Amino acid sequence: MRKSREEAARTRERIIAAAAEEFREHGVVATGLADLMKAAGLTHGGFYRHFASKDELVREVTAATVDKTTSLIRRAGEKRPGRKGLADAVAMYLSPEHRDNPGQGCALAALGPELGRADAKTRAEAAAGFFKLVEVLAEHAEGLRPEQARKRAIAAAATMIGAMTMARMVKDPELSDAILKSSADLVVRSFDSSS
Amino acid sequence: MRKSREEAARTRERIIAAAAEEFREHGVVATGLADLMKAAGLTHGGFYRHFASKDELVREVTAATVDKTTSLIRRAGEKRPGRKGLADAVAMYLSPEHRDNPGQGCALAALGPELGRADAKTRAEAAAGFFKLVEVLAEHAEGLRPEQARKRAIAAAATMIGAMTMARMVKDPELSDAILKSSADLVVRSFDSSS
DNA sequence: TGTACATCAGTGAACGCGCGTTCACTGATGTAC
DNA sequence: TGTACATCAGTGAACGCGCGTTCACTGATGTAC
Repeated sequence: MRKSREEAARTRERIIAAAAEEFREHGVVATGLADLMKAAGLTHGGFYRHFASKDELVREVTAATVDKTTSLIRRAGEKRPGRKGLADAVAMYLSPEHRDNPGQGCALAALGPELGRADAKTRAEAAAGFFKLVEVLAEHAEGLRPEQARKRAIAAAATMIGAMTMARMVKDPELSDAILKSSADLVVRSFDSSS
Repeated sequence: MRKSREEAARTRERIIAAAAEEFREHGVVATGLADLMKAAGLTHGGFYRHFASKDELVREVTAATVDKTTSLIRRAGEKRPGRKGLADAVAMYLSPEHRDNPGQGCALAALGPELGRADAKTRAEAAAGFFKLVEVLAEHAEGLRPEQARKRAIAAAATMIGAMTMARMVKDPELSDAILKSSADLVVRSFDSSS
C-alpha cells in the first residue's frame, strides 16, 4: 500500500485543502478528523502519517489560507492604480460571492474568535495574516504619511472582517447586502486624507 | 428535592448566566453541558428540566447577551450629548477591559461566525442584536439624513465587532491596543458629515 | 542492473473519553378537599 | 387550617455516539549491496 513520496506529498496537500474548506465552512471544533479525511478521499487512520495532531493541521491550514486570501486581495488591487485599486480589492473582499462561499474565503472572517482561542502558534499565524492584509491595504493609501496609512489600514481590515462575519450572520439578503455595501463605502472613504 | 417555583426560576437564570459566560469564553461547540452546569453549581442531569436542548439554551443566551451589551453601550452614550456620547460609547466597546473579558462582553464579537452557523432562530436573535447596536450608534449621528446615519452606523458596528475579534486574536499588547485605537478613531470619524 | 530487505502510506478496527440526552429515583413543594 | 396525594426540581447513573488518537497489518516504494 505504500505510496511514493511525491504522491504522499500530494496527499498531504489534499488533506490541508479539504480541512481548509471544512474548517471555514463549519468551524474548527465542529469538524471531525474522520469527516475531513473522507472529504480528502481517505480513511481517518492515515491522518497521523501526515500530522502529529489536529492542532498541527489547524496551524498549517491557518497559515496557508490567510496567505492565499491576502494574495488574492493584493492581486485584485493591482489591476488599477491608487484609490481605484483599493476600491477593487475591497469590492472583491466584501462581495456577495465571498459571503456565500465561506469555505473558499478569508479564514479570519470565517473563524475569527476560534482562531483567537487557538494555541499560540496558530494565533501567531492568524495575526501575521491580519497584518499582511493591513499592509496590502496600506499600499493603496496615497497621500498619507506611512504611520497614518497603517492606522487607517488596520481599521479598514477590522471593518472588512467584521462586515463579512455579520453579513453571513444576517439572513435577509437586502440587509446582508447593505452591510457589505455600507462597510465597503466606509473602508474606501476612510483613506481620504481630508478627515 | 423539589424546589419552589421561584427558586427554579432563579436556577434557570443561573444556568443562562453561566452558559453566557462559558460560551463567550470558549465558544458554543467547545462548551459541554456538564461543564456549564457545574459552573452553575448543579449536576448535568437537571439541565432538561429547564431547556429542551442545548440549541434552545444557545438561543436564549444569544437573545439575553446581545440585549445586555446593547443596553450597556446605549447607557455609556447617554452621559454626554451628541458626538461626545458616541465617542464614550465606542470607547467603552473598544476598551482593553472589554477585550480582556470576553466572557462578560459582546456575543457578536466573541461568537460571530459560530452564530452565523447556528439555527435560524438563534441567527435571527443575533441579527436583531446587531441591528439594535446599529440603532444605538445611529442615534448619535447628528447632522446626517436618517438613511445616511443608518448606513454609517452599520459600517461602524461592523468595524467595532471586527476590531474586537482581531484585538483578541493578536497577542502583542501594543499591536492589539493599536487595533482598538485605530478602529475607534475610524468609527468616530465615520459619522462626520463632511466626507 | 538485479535482488533482498527495510521503510512507511494508507486501511480499518479498536482505544478511552466526553458529548448530548434519558431515566429511575428522592423528597420538598403545590394542590385539592 | 389540616391532611392526602400529585407534581416536579435536582441527582447521579446510564444510553448510544462520535471524538482524537493508536495500532496491527498490507503491500508498494525506497535503499543497500
